[in-house]
Amino acid sequence: MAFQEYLPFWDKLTQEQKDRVAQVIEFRSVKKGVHIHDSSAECLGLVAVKSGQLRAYILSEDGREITLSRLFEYDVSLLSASCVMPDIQMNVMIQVEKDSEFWSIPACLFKNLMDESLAMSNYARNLLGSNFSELMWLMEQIMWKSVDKRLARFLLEEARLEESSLLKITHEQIANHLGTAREVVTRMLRYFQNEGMVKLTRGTIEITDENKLTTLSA
Amino acid sequence: MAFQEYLPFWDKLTQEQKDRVAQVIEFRSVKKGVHIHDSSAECLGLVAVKSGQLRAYILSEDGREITLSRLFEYDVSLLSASCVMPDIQMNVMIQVEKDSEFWSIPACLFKNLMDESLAMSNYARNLLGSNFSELMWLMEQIMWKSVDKRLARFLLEEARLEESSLLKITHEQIANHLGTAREVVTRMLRYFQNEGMVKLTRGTIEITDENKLTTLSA
DNA sequence: GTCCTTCTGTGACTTTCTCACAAAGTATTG
DNA sequence: CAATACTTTGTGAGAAAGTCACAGAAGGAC
Repeated sequence: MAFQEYLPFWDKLTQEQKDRVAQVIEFRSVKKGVHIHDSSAECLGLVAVKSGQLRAYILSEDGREITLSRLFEYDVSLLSASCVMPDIQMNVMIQVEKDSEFWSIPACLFKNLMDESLAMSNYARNLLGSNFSELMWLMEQIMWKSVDKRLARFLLEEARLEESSLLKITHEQIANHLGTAREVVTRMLRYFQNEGMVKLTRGTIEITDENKLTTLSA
Repeated sequence: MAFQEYLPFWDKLTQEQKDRVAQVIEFRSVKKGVHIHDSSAECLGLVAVKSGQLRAYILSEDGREITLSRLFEYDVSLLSASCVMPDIQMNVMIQVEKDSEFWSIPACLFKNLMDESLAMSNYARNLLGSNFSELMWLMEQIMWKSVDKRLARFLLEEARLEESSLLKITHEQIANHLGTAREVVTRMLRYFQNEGMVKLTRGTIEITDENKLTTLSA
């Protein structure tokens, strides 16, 4: 699949615009675990995922994390395009969760193009809108949901993604997704296990009672 | 001032488009304290403030609030345009903090126009981007800053807005801005007072040591 | 004044976070 | 294989923040 397939506005661009995109678009193939720092210097801009799995997150000064969104095959995101956002400089980071291939269009070029092309501007607007909605949803989760509910939901979601009830993930990784402390995750998982909802071993969590977990997560 | 002054893309619209906007744009004059529920039925869409002060916030099921952003003269916002956002329906509410006058363009029309006009689409994109940045900033505050720092910052900001170190505001209102509990605000203000940073009376807070408060807020 | 409402104060308890450190499991290395 | 290093998990103690229940204080209405 070529990158054009990932950019629905492609057909609406002029030849000259297509050339410009083709010239700067960058294809990257990155191994699991790599952290791509979205410094203002090397701003990823628009990211379109060809394969694999990425994670956008923010980092506090003292090293705590929270996942903003996760990107899968065919996903396109502007989260890493802080340049597109006015004023405030956000430090959104991208981590590669599974070996991934993706394209990126530097924010500066992307911005220029958007100012010219209606199709592209509309596309970007929708993308931004959807990123915005997701952030809002996350905000509501953080504000109004207790951590045990969020943890239960995360486990279920993770099982859905992996298509397996046996999750290979550490407590620390979960804590970083949820923006909480590792100890909190450990204690809650221990409680979940006592209640028969999961079975824990080092580095894995097996969901043994999906229904009970679902009930708890509501 | 007419509404055209608030919409920088106005000159770029066709006469037909201008007519459509003029036909549906709504001017409202609302007294302090009114809550405008942004139900999907009566969606405000784009809001442009002519005078006064508004507040966008979200509400939890059990009645807790947190302020997402505050709107002043000349501010334009898409926060209340949940229709513009795909998928998820957010319940952003708007409260009138001071007697206000504003225009609103229903989201549905606005959306149609954006799909046609590059200038408008770009404008909306920038607006969304800026709303996004602000939300991100708030998120970081909530996640990584302790409540006492956020409270101190809020008091200073409020004093700046009111151009006075004597604030007329209740603990409950502050709690609703910050998304915390009233008791927490009360206890912290009490501590601030013991430290000589503020002087409290029923319904008012006087900032007596701005520097100390600034230091604390950092 | 008395009544009523709103606002503030406080104690007791729960949840979540922080810090410090121990123990168990896995990998590495000679 | 044994010794060592590192990662992951477990746990106690205490702080920060949120919840619940209720009391008292301040101010307006009559």
